[in-house]
Amino acid sequence: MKNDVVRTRFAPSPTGFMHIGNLRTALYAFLIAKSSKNGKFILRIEDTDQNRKVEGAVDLIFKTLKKAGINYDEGPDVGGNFGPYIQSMRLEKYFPYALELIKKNKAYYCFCEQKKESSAETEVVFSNYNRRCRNLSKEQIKNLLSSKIPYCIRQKMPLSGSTTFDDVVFGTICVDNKELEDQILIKSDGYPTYNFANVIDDHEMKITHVVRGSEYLTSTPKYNLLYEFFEWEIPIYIHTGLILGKNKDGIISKLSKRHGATSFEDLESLGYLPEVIVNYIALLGWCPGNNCEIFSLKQLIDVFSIGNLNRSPSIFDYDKLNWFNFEYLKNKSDEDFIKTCISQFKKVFPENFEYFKKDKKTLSQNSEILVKILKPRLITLVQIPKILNFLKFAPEEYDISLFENKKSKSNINSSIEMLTIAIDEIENLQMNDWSLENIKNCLINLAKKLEIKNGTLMWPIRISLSAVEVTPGGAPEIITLLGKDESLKRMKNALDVLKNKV
RNA sequence: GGCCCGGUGGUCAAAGGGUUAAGACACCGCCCUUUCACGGCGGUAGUACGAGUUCGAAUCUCGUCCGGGUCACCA
Repeated sequence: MKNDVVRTRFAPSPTGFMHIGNLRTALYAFLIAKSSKNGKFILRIEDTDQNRKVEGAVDLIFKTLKKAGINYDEGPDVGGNFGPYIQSMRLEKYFPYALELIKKNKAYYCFCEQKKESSAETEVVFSNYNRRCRNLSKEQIKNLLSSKIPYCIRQKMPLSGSTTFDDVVFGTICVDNKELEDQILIKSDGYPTYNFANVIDDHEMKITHVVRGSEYLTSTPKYNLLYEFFEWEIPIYIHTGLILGKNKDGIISKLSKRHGATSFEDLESLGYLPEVIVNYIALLGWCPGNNCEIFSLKQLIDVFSIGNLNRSPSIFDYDKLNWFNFEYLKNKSDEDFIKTCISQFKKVFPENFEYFKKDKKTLSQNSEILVKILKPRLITLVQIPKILNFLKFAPEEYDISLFENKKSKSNINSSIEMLTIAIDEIENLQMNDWSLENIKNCLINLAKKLEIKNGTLMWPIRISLSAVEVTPGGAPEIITLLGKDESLKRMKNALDVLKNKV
């Protein structure tokens, strides 16, 4: 084993969404493979539950992993030497193994009916805990088989003793065999259970490191027993702490819908960047040796080590995720920033809004302003329409009290005075002087000339343009973005309203 | 409830017998400032509890308490 190439796998079942706990497991498995020499990362689809088929779910898995940058060396859509990589396509492989176990007296046919839910009667009669099919005679089995009674195949657990296994993260774990149920290997529909197919496929695909969430810790002895029965080499187990969520009552449990978004897709639709999601979840249960927090996937491969994996469960924290998204957005080049936001901008600006100059590479003046006002405050992409909404619609009415502001020494009368002068000043600006710099200088010089605080002049202008207390950017930025006509229109309108009030 | 695992500030976490117990997010304050932010500086807050081992314990042992996971013909 030591000289072998590391082979890890991610084995999701196609549920129609990618739970971030699963995604993190995929990430860790990927990192373990990729941070080793020539390591291979494999994708295998575990779709042995016929009743839970979801249309398009497999494609979603491909798509999500691609977006996250978690590329696999072998998988359904990329091929490999150990295929097929979809369990429903390898059905014929499992049954012979089950028969082998029956021959070795490590498994048995079970003819009990499926346990019905909450029916006291069936509980008693058919509960598998009495293991009534465990010791049927050959004659009985033969008869039952020929009478076509549906059956499943169960693993025959030792009734005494204990099973011990080693986990890289959790250490040595020992469970009494009497705790282990005679779990089903082959269902009555002929499909293998996850518990069985998983072990078979991991062996056939030569998986060296099994990476999964710690919810599998208690069932690992059962898998270990299977490996022993087959006399196969047991893989290295790496169980990771769970991701938990905290709901409003403060109750903590496995991250689920009631905590808000739980899937990669949910998070993305909330405006979080794929690379942010990856970066954040990497740090939920794993820590680099140093104080760095921002990691690209490539950097993660470089610094990842199994030893820094954490046992204890961690709670998913939106505050921290927000910070990551903010940082990533802020650190983008201006051009990338605009490109990333463009689908949101389209909800605010008209079709012909120009984001780039004619060379299609250099940002337009308006884009430069958007970068300037959005970068320092944008947390998620979906905030954009709301933040920029005031640009789209001219104010229909004003809350007069907004013009009063102590800190900038602004009140109704000063606002009337300032707007009157400012309108005059802006009107005299030539259109070829229409740049943020010129407009800003114009206003600041005006304030200087009047011997007043910048705020006394800027405050009423900004309010007249937006009619809201808080805006991204100040008066000069908003004027530049709105253009001369629209700005003057809004300022004049506000001036009229104010005069009528006095 | 049985079994398994975990427990460092509100959250993520470093420290694996010796440090004033790092750092980040969040929160609070101050500065900057044309609003809100950004940025800069500073602050509040933690080893669940009790024994034991040791010159010395967040770190090792035991007990208690708390939290989570698991007990399907789901994966």
